[in-house]
Amino acid sequence: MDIIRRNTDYAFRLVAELAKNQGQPVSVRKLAEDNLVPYELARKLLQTLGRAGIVCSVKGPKGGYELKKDAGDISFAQVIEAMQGRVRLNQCLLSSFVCPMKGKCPITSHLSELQKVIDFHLNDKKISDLL
Amino acid sequence: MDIIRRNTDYAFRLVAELAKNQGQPVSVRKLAEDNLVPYELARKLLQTLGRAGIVCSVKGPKGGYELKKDAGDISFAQVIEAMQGRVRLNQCLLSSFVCPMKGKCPITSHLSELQKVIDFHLNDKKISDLL
DNA sequence: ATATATGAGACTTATATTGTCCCATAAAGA
DNA sequence: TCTTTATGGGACAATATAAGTCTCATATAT
Repeated sequence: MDIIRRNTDYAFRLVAELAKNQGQPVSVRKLAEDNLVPYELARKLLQTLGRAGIVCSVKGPKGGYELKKDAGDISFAQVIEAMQGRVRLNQCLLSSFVCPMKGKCPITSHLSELQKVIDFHLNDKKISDLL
Repeated sequence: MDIIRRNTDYAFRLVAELAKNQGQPVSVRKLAEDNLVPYELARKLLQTLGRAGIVCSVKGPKGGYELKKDAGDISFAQVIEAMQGRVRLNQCLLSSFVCPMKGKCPITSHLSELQKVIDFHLNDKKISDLL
């Protein structure tokens, strides 16, 4: 199993393509074809990215999608979070989940450092780095 | 979704418990009860850990499981790999998978550094750190 | 012998992920 | 204004993965 899921990978391709075409909307059909993403799925993924404030759409002929902000202001973490939620080592590290092993769990405390490293790295990388 | 899956978490609990009881086998029944792991599942998980060379078993009454090597020689990475395979950011980073986007994939090369950090961290942590 | 353990594989169930379909809405252009 | 080309969005279907259970076999202490 991959940490970055297939749909998230698709999303990166789509966002990277939009970054290359800043200023002009690109239709889902073209985005999908050029990046080997099933068309109907690409539509859904872009809608999800839209709700996350990463892309926006222009309707009608000559419409399509474009980035909503500068590629330098979109981190890997933002794209990942929009598509699949935050990357976390385990449930105990990042949510209000109350673990039945609380207090005698051997591992969670030993994972928090790695969790921080992952977060830092994903927040640090920007879509502009892909250009 | 968690990077470390539930069964892997269970495995850590079981292995940590065995580390506390070095020298004397502990039965699956006790391991399962004390660590909130379903009994039949615990049996399967321990068998998997056995195949990976992390634990070994003693059959018959007074039998059970014990660590096959020193807790200091068992890394988090080994336990994780035994249970769910290697932790990887995406398919392209750690396998012979031939990606259809090869050559124009925007992201894989930007993830390899983080992959290395994760690998280092998980290899560095040992079961003995849990005691 | 018997009771208590593990070995191993088939099987079922649960859950998550991926992908498709359909109908509605918006806008450009003839 | 009608038609075509777009996206909005929800329901649904298909697939894959993970978790958990069951059954029977084998080993060993007493």
